[in-house]
Amino acid sequence: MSFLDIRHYKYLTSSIDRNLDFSAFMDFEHHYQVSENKHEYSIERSYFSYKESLVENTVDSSIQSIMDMESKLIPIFAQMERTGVYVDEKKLRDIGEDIARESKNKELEIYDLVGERFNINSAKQVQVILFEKLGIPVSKKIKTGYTVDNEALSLIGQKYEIANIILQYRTLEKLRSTYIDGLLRVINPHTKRIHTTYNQLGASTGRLSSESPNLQNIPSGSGYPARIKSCFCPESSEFSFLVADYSQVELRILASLSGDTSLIETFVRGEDIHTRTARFLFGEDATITSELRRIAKSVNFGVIYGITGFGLSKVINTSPAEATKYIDTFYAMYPGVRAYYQSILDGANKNGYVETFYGRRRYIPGVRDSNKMIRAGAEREAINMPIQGTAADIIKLAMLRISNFLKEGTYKSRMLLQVHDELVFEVHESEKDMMEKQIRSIMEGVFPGPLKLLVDIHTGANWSEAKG
DNA sequence: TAATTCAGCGCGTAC
DNA sequence: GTACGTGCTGAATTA
Repeated sequence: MSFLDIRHYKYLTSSIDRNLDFSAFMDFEHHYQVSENKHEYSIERSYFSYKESLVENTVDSSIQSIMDMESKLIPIFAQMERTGVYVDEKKLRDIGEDIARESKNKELEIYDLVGERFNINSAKQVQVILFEKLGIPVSKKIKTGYTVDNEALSLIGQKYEIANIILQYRTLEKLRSTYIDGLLRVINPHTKRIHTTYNQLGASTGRLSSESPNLQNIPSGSGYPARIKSCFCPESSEFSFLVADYSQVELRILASLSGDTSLIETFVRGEDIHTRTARFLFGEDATITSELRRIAKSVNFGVIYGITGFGLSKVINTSPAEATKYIDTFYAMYPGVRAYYQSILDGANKNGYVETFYGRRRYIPGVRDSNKMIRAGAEREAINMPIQGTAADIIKLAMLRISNFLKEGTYKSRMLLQVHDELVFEVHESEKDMMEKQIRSIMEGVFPGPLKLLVDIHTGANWSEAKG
């Protein structure tokens, strides 16, 4: 059985808007109105996709393997959606009550400090309270007045305690509304499991996206986030959770694709990459404190994301000039990366698209735009895609191979979730050790670059424990 | 006129 | 850089 989606062909070979469902796509691309009848609709969908696959000239042979992979992945994602993931509903409710209690206290504390009640969830009302009633100096202007976002409140919080409490309240409300109430709403009453929808065309880099609910942005960390993640668990005590994630996958891919000797050497020696960058930025003899390492880590990530000095300055809380200096130093210390990035931009200019190691393309029409701002934005998109997209290709290939492996053995263990560089499984106790070995071997074996990819695997009674 | 729906926006979570 | 979800707000639509 082979599965096809006509949109894959167009999205992988042109720059048309990815944000279209099948019906909108057919209207836009072929001026064809699909049937409202479900049965006819599915026939139309199959027919047009199959027809498209037969027209060889529409498909550049260089992206045939990506097309083939996406086709084979369709039933795998479908299976994962159908399987879903079990959630301990009672436990989640209990955590929700704890959060609600703490949140209520913060709320009352805020009213007390301000001397009146207002809706703290309303950015507009917070603006009025802080900047008009309390007369606190304003910062950045936005369409609706002055921003009260995290950055602004953190700054204000240095002088006015009220801002800190609003931040704490916001964090709690975010957890409660999105991750407690939001998840409780989507637990399937029949299966008691959460069944997300994976969007195979979700991101322009080739990444998956997940919606209804989005299981790819469940909070991580200690405290409430860990407690929330611990609600995701096997349904039966005969199973454990197994989490396998690629270690530093994007930086390792960057090392392989750029061939930068300094980056490769750092990884080969097993050195801490963020500390290494920190010494480049702050001097070989500097004592690398956790703060300096944190800055270096942000620089490393920023470079992968094609971030600007301005963007980086927000993350590490310095001036744009200082942040730009860090980025420049990074390129000076890893010259292979600079050359590699330049070759990406040259390719984008020449071809109008950039591509991953496996030939997945992203069209970048903006690189030839007359507007300088648009060109700069397009260049960041171009830089970002080959790294992030290659990582996406790698984990998709691994999923394909793991799925085939699981099918052949008629095992009880199942693949449940994908979170960009991480795969989550529920594994039967009798298969646990063997699964760990096989999954690692498959995942680490996908990418042939000069630098080996490493996979961390942990098991535990739930998602939180198995994160290691 | 009141209630409901919708779209845009600000914000925050993940990798 | 790439996503998605929630709540608020004001406008558009419906009853």
